[in-house]
Amino acid sequence: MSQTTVSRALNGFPEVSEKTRQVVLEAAAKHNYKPNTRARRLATGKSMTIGHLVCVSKEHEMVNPIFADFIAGASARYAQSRYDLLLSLVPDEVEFSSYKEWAARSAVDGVVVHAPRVDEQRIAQLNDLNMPFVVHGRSSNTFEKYNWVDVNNERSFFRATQLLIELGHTTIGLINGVADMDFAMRRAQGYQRALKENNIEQADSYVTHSEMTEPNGYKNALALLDLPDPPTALVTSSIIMANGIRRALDEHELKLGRDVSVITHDDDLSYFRDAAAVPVYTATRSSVREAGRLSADLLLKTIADPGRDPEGILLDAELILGSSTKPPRPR
Amino acid sequence: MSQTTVSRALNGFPEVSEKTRQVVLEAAAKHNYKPNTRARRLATGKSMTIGHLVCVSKEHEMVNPIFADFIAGASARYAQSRYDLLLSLVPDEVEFSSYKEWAARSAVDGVVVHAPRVDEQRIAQLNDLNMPFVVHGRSSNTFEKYNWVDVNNERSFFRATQLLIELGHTTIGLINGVADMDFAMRRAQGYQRALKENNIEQADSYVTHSEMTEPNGYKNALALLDLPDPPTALVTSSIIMANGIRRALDEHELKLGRDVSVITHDDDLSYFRDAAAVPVYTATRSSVREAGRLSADLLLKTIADPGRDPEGILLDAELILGSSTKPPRPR
DNA sequence: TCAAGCTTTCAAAGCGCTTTGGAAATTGTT
DNA sequence: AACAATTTCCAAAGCGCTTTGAAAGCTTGA
Repeated sequence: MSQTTVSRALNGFPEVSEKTRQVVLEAAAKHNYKPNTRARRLATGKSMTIGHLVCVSKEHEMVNPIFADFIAGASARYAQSRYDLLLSLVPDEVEFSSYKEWAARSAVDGVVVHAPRVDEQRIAQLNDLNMPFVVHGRSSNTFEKYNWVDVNNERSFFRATQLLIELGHTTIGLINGVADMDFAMRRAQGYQRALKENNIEQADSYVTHSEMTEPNGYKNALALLDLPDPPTALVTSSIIMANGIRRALDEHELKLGRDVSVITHDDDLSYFRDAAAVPVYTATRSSVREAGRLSADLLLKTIADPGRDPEGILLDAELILGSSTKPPRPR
Repeated sequence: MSQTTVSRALNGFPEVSEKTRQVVLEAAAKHNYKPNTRARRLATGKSMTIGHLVCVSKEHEMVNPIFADFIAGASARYAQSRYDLLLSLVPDEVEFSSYKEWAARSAVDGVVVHAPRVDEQRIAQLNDLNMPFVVHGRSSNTFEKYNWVDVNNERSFFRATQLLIELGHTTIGLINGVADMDFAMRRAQGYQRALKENNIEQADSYVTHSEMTEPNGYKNALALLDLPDPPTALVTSSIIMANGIRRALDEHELKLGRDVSVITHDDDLSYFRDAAAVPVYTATRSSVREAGRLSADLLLKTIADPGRDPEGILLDAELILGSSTKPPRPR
């Protein structure tokens, strides 16, 4: 039997009879034969690989903990279409040159952009390279067309803040992510809009920006609690920071919910899943794993049909009521 | 100029004069030329790729949160040697068939085995496949030779438990990972040995095994605190569970350290780095990122020299004194 | 000046697949 | 039975590199 026939039988071409195909498949199964990836990729001119470039902040060597769950979602989708996932964790300053290298040596068929900034250079650069990509998040200051999957950050933080105001809180802190991250900016906007619409004026000192680690949640919460007029409620961008906040409250002998209300964004991380009947935290919740799945899907569609118009998928975070929000205590 | 010369110039062969090499390098830089990965891999017969298979527990869709930091360490090392990292997150039941598939289609030059169990089939299977690999951790019930990088789990949990006993604790709980994980078993052994050497007898109910999530830390701590003779100290395998434990203490109006002492294993995760002058938790600390670096290093060495004898690298976790351990309160 | 001995360059043969274009086998039609 | 139409198969070319083996260019010594 010729190489051609085998190749066609395995790749599901119609030119081969069903009988022959069965024979081939059986023989392949018997000898555990799988076409050599390297040869196949050279012959087809496709890499069958999606690149994920995750940046490790130089300063704190921090790896964004949501990326594991995001990738878990994406990986499942890639597997379905027999794509491989190429992962690289790099210091942020070499981010773009890594994309360029991947493109030059044609190592990937498409890439996912993680953690876009308000001013995101990579979007225009990838468009220039003509590399299919999808952004997890958006970038406000760009006029480029691009694929993205994002949650409605502005609206969900508006709602969260609004909820606190309706409960009677008038001094509300925001413990946010790094300021030049697009998601952080949008969340801050939603928070500010709620304050404004309710005619609440607050000094800038009620807002902190930092990497979303537990120690930073703790530190920033302490800073806010030490203000002359401490907030009675906090909104935060990460359940990991929320844990730090709880530690700070603890140290001040304050009880979560009763003394200080907290609403957190909840990415539904697998190791922090707040699944109790009454969740610990009132939260704006949106599964980052689902976002991974959707991003992968969108990217594979774009690769399959390069003429496709870029698409944006906006997920709406649910506002989940938990036990961390109560009306403020009378003074 | 011929293809041969260019190839040799770029790959640093001595057969090409320094002058020619410079010309080639400049031209390559100018046109941003990089040899096509696919063609190169076919020609050389190497994949220049390391596979990481991370299993997602079917039951809870849990992704082990330490893997992000581990991979950050490994990725840096791969980049140095121009290797790519192929990542796949799969349900545990297909774990081995994924390795087999990678081998059959020669997609990778080596793999890293994450989260080995006490009875780990994959080690023998990979040896049979003749696939270079390194295990992050060890497997107690195997006589195979293999490369591994592990921390001294037994000893560090022995020391942790011993410390609590020396402080005066006599009722000590263990909130551990899933029982068939090798690391969990070794830690339990260290804990048991300390109890035994100090003639402390305790019912099995003082030990819990579960996936290391925050909610599980909370739940298991509650269960132990509700025992007729509740423990005055806890040892736990994960800083994420420690957060759940703190929440449980909080709910019982118990103060960490003062009322209940806690020692946790601390993988030095980037988003939970307990870097205060006096750390929050007394901990057995060992950087999982460093383990990633060392694993990558060992694997690349093995690939470069296939005749190499398998090696084991045993890291010693430091016992870091924090503020979560105090003598028990007099009743 | 010429042969011997190096250094530098190159043409051609793979690597293990997919794909093309055409030949052989089978089926259907008259 | 003969031919056309269709189905099934195959030989050969090519994917873009690396590597081999040999040729060309350059030095050196007699």
